[in-house]
Amino acid sequence: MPVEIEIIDKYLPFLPKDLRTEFSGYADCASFPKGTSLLHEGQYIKVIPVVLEGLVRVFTQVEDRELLLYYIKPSESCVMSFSAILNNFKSRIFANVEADSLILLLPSEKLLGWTRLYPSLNNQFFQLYNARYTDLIDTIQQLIFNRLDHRLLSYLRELSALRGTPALQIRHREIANDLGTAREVVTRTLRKLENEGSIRQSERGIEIL
Amino acid sequence: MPVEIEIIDKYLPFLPKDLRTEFSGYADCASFPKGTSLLHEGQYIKVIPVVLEGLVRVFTQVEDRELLLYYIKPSESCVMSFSAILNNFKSRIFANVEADSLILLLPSEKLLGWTRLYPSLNNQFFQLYNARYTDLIDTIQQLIFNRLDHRLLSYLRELSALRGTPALQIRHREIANDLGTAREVVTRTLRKLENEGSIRQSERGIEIL
DNA sequence: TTAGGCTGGTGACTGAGGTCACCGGATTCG
DNA sequence: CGAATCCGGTGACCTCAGTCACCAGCCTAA
Repeated sequence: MPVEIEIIDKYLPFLPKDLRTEFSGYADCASFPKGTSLLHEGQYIKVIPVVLEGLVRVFTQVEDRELLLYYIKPSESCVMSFSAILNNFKSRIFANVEADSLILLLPSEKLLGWTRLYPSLNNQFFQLYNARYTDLIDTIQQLIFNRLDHRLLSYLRELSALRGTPALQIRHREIANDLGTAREVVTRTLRKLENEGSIRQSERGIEIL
Repeated sequence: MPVEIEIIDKYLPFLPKDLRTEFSGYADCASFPKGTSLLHEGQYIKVIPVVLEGLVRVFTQVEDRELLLYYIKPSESCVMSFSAILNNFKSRIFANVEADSLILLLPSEKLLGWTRLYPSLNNQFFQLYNARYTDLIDTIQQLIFNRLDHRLLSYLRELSALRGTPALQIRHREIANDLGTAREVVTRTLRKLENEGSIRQSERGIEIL
């Protein structure tokens, strides 16, 4: 039995008891350090990851520019992996471990059967698709609305909420990567936001006001 | 029995026979002329549309600018409606009938039960989410890649395939709307594409070369 | 017949943001 | 210790595309 049932019970208590038992029989569980690549474009998928602890960053890449799409938070899975097993599609996106993470790995060949047998699991995946779908529409709306300063501000807000800290320690370089823009532009826009009184930059990091 | 079983058999033959019978007992079927609004932002949803014939245009709007997200083609449904019944969400997008359409209307309170009973229906919706999801990522990639000429060209290609005609009769105004830009910009970019030899504009319409 | 709408077409201007080159300060590594 | 990095910061420049103003051709309804 590769995974202790206690771990599954602890992190996924909302799943039916017998499904958790199934998980513990067939799933695998592993720790990944920050920076690990979980999913790269064009990859065929054999396991479906479920984040138990930590954070996974999902992004897309075109030429050498990246764009953060969303995060996978604890107890969530990756819909792109799921969709990849549905029709043996190659992935079009990337996923990296953002903070050291504990991740449950479900064998893809079992998962489809489980969604049939356990409506609540099935529902989880629908809800997840749903959430991602609206995330993407959000991103799209921000991209047409353009205004980098707005995008940057809501990016900072989300990150601050996610990390649970008001003062963000983060490189301009990294922000630029997430927003798909250049480092200098981020520096300039941050200064602009600071002049407008939306944020404050100090040695403690970036604070949202 | 509101819908003739023959209609359902004709358009949705890939569904199990008994599900088709269920549909004919509870669903409704109606024709909508071009331009009808099927879904507007903030609406609560009571029926799930399935396009049988015609075409539905799904778009988002921010302030007074629109952006085409994708089309709903025959035998497809609207994932946003589906997701709306999942958690009683208000819709964030719009759907308009693009060409006169025959549409099946499934009562949302029956649909969830059907997805439980009929795995193939369940699968249809997953596939659909999937397709839309990749559509959106596609759109996002095009938006970062920016280059309006590329976006315009692939827009024209898709539309040409969809209408099954090489010469597109379409107003610059309409293209601008779909791409979320201004009419003059479309005119200019079309001219640029023509100069580059990618398209030809004649009285017959826009032809892709 | 004429006025008012729509169509495409164009030039001039502007602004956001991407790019380049470079700087000084801090940190790290050999 | 000195060299190499990495960081934020800045100015100059350029390009794309959004905006404005205006024009001419066409069709239609009064």
